[in-house]
This record gives sequence, C-alpha cells and structure tokens, in this order.
Amino acid sequence: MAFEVEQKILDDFVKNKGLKHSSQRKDILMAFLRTEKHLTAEELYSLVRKKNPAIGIATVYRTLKLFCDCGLSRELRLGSEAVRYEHLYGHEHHDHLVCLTCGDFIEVVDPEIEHLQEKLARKEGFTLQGHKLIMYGICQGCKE
Amino acid sequence: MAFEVEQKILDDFVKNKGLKHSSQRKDILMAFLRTEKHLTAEELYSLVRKKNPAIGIATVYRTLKLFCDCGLSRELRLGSEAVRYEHLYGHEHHDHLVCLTCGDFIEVVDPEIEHLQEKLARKEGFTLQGHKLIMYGICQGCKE
DNA sequence: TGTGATAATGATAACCATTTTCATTACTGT
DNA sequence: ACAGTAATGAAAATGGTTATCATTATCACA
Repeated sequence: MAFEVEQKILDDFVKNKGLKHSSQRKDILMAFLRTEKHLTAEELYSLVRKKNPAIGIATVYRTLKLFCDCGLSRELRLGSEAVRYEHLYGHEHHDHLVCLTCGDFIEVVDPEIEHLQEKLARKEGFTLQGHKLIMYGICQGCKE
Repeated sequence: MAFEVEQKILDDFVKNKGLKHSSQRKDILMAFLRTEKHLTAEELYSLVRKKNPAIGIATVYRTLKLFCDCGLSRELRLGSEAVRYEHLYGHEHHDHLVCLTCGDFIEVVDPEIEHLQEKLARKEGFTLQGHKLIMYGICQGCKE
C-alpha cells in the first residue's frame, strides 16, 4: 500500500514542470489510489477530508487535473453527471458497459474491436490517438 | 424541404402523450432540420430567433429534449463543452471520429465493430441497448 | 540558514450550461 | 365559448467546475 511508483510518476512530473511539492497533493494522491472506485471530485474531497479536514475542494479539482496530465488518471464521462476519475497507471486499457437500470458498470475490453477501430481510423486518414467506447444495456441482475 | 415525416413523428408523439401543439416547437423543428450541423441549444436558439425573436432559450432546451424523446434527435457529448444534437430520423447509426487538432469530426460506422460489441455485451450478461463510440486522432489535413 | 521568487492553497466569487419556477398565454376537447 | 391543462418566456436557481486573490509554503541559491 505504498504506491511508490505512482508517487514517483507524480514527483517526476512536478519536477520536470518546475512545480513545487505539496503535502495536500500527497494526501489526495493516497486517497485516490487507495480506492479502486471511479470517484468524482466531490467524492474524493470527502475522502481526503478525513485525513486533512482543512483541504479545499478547489485543490482537489486542481490535483485531479494534474493526475490526468501526468498519466496517473483519466476522466470518465458516462453521462451528464459529474466527471469521474479512474486509475490509469497499472491498469490495462478498457471500455465500459453501463447498466441503464441500476447505473452500475463493468470494465471490458475486446482486442478485436480495438484493432478494427485502428483500421477504420486509418482508412479515413486519421492517426488514432485514443477512443471512448461506452456500451449501454441492462445487466444480468436487473433483468430478473 | 417540408419534412412531413419528421413533423408527423413529433405530432404523433405529442398526441400520444396528451401534450399540446405549439407554433414554437414547429419553428424549432424546422430550424433544427434545415441544418445538418450538430448544434448546441444556444446555436439552435440563435437560428430560431431569426424566425421568431420572441422565443426563449428554455423552450429550445425543452424542445430538444422532446426531440430526443420522440426519436428525432440524439445527444452528442464529445467533450466537456455544451451538448450537441444530431438528427436521428433518416440517418443511419454512426459513430464519430474527432480530430484533436481542429476539432472537426466525421461520421463513421463499422458493422463488424457493432457486431462485436453485441457479442461482448452478451458474454457479460448484458442486453445491449446502445453504445457510444468516439475515436480521437489527428485528421489528414492537420497532419500536413 | 536566510531570503527572494514563485508555486500552491483555501475561501469564495464567478462561470456556464442547463433546469426550475411561476405567472401568463395558448391549445383542445366538450 | 369554456374549463382544464400544457406550453411559454423571463428570470432565478442549480450544480459542477474554474478563476481570483490574499496568504502560505516550497525551493534554488546566496
């Protein structure tokens, strides 16, 4: 539970950009890494407050943006609600399968779909840099 | 340029739901159908104002929601900006290939990807109802 | 080790797209 | 024509997120 690698990624990024270290960022990083849930800024905010009640929500937003910039996390926009953030380091690329009834979602990946996307983009003259695939349906549990 | 079919779809929907007809909705529908662009509510608002300067932005929002409910349009969330709306009636299903440099996008579709999604969802116990696939890259023009 | 330059913070105001409220107006079936 | 109710427009409210700004913390270097 030390997350040395992630810390190093952040530290290196901070150093390279000429930014400065801060204890708040470390608190936020730890809270973020300790859960595998896809949190919103608000949710992470209330988690971090348990350790550091003085922290401000603006710092959480700023820090989450920083995490995305240094490749530790990724924004997840599933609908019109608040943006969620998911871990990126040490996690395979994946897409999402969302249940329209209970709102739950699972992570999935299909190498063939990935490959076909690449092919499709190339056909259109695009150099593919990423994609977002969200599938919506009714999950097993909700069908019963 | 009469869009009788689309008008009928809306009229039927309105009738079935016990709603009432309104001239504003018709103005908004016409403005919406007359462009193939993917407009935001604000953009459509300024288009409609040319015909009917008295119209309110709230009505545009309400009406766009109605269009989505009756299957005439679909929300398009490409990023953090305002939601865009695209025609649904008379338009094949398609996904989007967005250029990260110029912001332009094209519509694409790959039946095999569609099929693989279906298969993937089924494997996870989901009944697929829809999906959203956005691919990001650099377009031909921007590479030069 | 102190110091100056500057990044980070927290509180709060501002922002912006969207939704709600509410009084008024317009449809619609009878 | 009338009653019932949906639709409208203006404005306020909402909610997530970002900007502002005075203060505090960090860091390279003297």
